[in-house]
Amino acid sequence: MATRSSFFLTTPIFYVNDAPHIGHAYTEVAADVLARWHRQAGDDTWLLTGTDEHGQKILRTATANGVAPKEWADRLVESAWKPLLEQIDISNDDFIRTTDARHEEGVAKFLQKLYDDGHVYAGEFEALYCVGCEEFKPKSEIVDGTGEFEGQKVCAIHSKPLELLQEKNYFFKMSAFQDRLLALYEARPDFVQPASARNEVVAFVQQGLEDLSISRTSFDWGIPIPWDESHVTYVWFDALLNYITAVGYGQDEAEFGRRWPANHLVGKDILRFHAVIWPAMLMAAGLEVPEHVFAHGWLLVGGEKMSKSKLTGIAPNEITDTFGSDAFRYYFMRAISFGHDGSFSWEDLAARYQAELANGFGNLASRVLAMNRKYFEGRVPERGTEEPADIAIRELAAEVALRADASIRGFAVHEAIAAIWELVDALNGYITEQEPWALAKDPERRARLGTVLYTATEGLRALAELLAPVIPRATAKLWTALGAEASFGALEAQPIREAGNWGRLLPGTEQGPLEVLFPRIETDAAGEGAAK
RNA sequence: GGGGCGUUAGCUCAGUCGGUUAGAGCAGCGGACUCAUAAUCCGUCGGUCGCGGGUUCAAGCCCCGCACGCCCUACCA
Repeated sequence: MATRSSFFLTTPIFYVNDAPHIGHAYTEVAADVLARWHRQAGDDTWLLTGTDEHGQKILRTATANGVAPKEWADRLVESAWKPLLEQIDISNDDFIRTTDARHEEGVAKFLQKLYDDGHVYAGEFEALYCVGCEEFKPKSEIVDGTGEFEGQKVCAIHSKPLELLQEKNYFFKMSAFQDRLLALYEARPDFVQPASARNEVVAFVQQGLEDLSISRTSFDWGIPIPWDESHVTYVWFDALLNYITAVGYGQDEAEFGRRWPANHLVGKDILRFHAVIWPAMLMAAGLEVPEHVFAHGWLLVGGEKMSKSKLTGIAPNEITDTFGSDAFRYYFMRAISFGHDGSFSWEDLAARYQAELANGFGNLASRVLAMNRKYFEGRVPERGTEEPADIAIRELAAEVALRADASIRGFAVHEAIAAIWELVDALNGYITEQEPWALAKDPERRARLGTVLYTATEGLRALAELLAPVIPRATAKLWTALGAEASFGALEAQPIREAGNWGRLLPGTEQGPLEVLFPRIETDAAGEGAAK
């Protein structure tokens, strides 16, 4: 039997009708960095993402565009969502669509089980309905009327009075799980992370849970309720189930047992669905609850939540076209404390690109390889006796590798990168202090020159391995240039938890040319972006 | 109304269990160096830790109150 530990990570599935923006990309990148790290560490990793395609809104836009909803979804998946993943180098292992047969069958099985076990009952759903919107309105879109509608409740969009209507719905007895949920949060304090998110969830559940309406009859674009096909499944109930239908629920028990339970990465706006409703659903079905639910923060632009309507919405390609996908990935993972809201600005992006990627890491690779070329005919230098400065670098590499791994296990991506960057900075300082260019002028200090450059080159090797999950393109180029590809094979196959082990590069190995990893970008490029 | 989170240097943020002169990066200023992407390295300037009380030998951290900001208060995916 395999003893590798399983790491199953999910992102929310995209609602196909949305336009991709950097908020979607941010979640995907975070998930991808975590997944790549675990995969490179040898964990049995599975990264799942996909699309949510049912619901009235999609039916409407499809109809408005004169096509069937499935065809509409097909188009959006191919033209918008899969390209987004490619644009930022997401290494997902699967892509599930809620219109996949495996999903629809799994949802039907799950519903039937809950129904058979008595967790679902038929009831009356009563709510305020807007004729203009042709739908029941959530509280957030109901306001007090003014003028002629004084004293009445009106629709926030149409400002017309709402009607109190009733509809037969099936309900999930979520209220029955209140105590078990509270016990879960109590027993596993890190079930919901970070702690601020956990507090919100606990407070919410303590207020008391109501049962959840899980079916609709007013439209038919959804998964039919198995025992009553005049109803379709409520979209959220449908969507959440993707996390198990994608890994064999009800179809492939071996695969399901291997993957489940998952770690869920979500935006804090959809935390409740994942930390309350979803675990309750799983409990009802007799399945294990997720391992962790981690809520990340929002991207703030000018101090406000990014939004299309305020013209602060940014498409990922606006950034990747200028700075590249590695820079996109690095910037959002490094600059934002994962789990908190974070400020985005073009100025900060451009500054960090230049200072950290170009001048810090890129230039480090460039100067070390240039000296190997100049002083050692483009080969890995011969290593001599170590001096304290060399030992300090070796020990730092081992230490940051350890710390970075611990941070990643705790979802602290920013912390992991900060730790690794200590090695980047230390290597730049080390080279300046050791002055290999001065050693090169004295034939008697040839052995020392070799040790210094070997140490610096090994440092690059460790950095390539440690940064591969974050900036896969640049590190792949570096890996090849180091001559490591020829010796050890693909970078992604290097065990990341051993990246700090010293002395792997073999002296004499031929190295290759290295193109500039992060070319300098004219400062007005950032200004141009900001003006868009 | 009830609840959560936040407020630390010009900017973006760390700050663990209360424990020495509150830290980093960027920006600014001064210097060193030349292997490198005019890059790197060193030094330096910079803070009433939102405000007011309290507990304590000791508070950025704990308690109370206040101000400001963001968020949650169930079916928008």
